[in-house]
Amino acid sequence: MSVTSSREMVQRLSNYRSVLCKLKALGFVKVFSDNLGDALGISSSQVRKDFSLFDLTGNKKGGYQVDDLIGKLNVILGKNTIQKIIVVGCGKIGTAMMNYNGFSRESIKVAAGFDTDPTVINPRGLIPIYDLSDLQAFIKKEQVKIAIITTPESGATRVQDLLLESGIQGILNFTPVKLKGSESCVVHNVNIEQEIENLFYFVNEMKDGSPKNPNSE
Amino acid sequence: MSVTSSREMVQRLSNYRSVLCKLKALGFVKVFSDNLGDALGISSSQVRKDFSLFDLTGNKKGGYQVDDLIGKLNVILGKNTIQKIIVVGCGKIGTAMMNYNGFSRESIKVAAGFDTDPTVINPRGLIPIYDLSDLQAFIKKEQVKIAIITTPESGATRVQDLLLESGIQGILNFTPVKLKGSESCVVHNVNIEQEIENLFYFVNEMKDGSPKNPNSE
DNA sequence: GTTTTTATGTTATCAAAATAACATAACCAA
DNA sequence: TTGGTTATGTTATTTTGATAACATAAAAAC
Repeated sequence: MSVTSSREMVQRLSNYRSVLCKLKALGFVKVFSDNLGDALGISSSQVRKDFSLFDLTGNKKGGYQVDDLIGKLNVILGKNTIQKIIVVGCGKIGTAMMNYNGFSRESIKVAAGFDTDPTVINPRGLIPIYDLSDLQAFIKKEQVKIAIITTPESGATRVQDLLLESGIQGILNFTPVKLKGSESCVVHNVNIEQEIENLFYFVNEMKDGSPKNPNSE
Repeated sequence: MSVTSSREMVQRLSNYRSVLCKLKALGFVKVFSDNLGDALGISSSQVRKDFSLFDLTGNKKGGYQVDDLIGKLNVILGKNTIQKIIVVGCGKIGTAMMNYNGFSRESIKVAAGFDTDPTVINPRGLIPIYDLSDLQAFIKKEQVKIAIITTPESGATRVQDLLLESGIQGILNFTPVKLKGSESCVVHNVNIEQEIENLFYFVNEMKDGSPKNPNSE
């Protein structure tokens, strides 16, 4: 069961699930590794290999049962329980995260926001916003495991320290500071400036004549 | 000159530049591949290999000149000119992107926003917001190359079609729809729900006893 | 009931990316 | 000037991940 899985692998699992849900909505009952490979732009071997690693079995001729796959993927990805998160830093991006519509459908719930600015603090809001000094107590009381950091750059490392002390196990970091993960905490850095920079590089490279296309994720 | 460079490679180039700028601020004049490797959590061989591919040369003993490296990386990454972008979809996340402070420092400028909702359209704003019907004319007139998509899920593919028709060459997509790149247009998908899902997977995996840590980007 | 077809599950092969190893040139010390 | 040291730049090795190949079992056809 305990599979050593890379980031890319888990992303593929998410993608499989996403495609399967769409197929289910279309009335599909079974699906073949060929179909899924085409949908994700990968080989059917890869699909079968991924599935076999996670004991997602099919039928020697009839392919895979859509419903069955979705169910098993839900368990693997933890989608059968509400995934509670907090947002630290309630500026523009932080607020957008707190009110992001896409979360509810994926059973992700923002339990609270945190900030240092007294004017944005509002413990009685639909999603309460507390002072940063309440962060650690909240995490421990509510047993929060995942946090989004959307503070200004200057606050990022301090907030990470606070989060690690309180036992947070996963961080999604939207600040341009590259935070390092550890044994006890996984970190995903989303650096928006860098994404743009990266795109400009490839655009300029195209212009130079060598339209070498990178994988789009 | 025409190097076939992967996404990861360009990200490393960005990271080198970022660290080098910080070192420069600290007064560093020269730097060794060892230092940079440590800072990015990679081997020094990797650093030297990356540099050699882009003709970033050092001195057989004295390491690399910080100023020189930054200058050359700026050219490679196109940071010596203003990088003009547009934002399509001016909801919460889109608005946050338009007003994102981090862009100016990286010489990225949001030229305009676009939306279908008449109540948010404001062609006289500091950053003008136009109706979606003006999108294609604007791109052609202003020769915009890069766009950020922050529409609701339902609008994503339609907007992509519009963008491709007008000759956009790079897209940063924040909708949960996985957009596909092409020969003429590079796409980077940032799927927030999926990032959270991914983190929960690793957190749950840790709990199961195998704290296999993935690379944090 | 036998044969043929087809898609899985696994093994083998291939490709790419990262690390390690090393030969070389610059610097320093005596 | 000579010998030792050190960090680069390139080549070799290793590791990792993806694809391809194939043997197997189930369904369909006859």
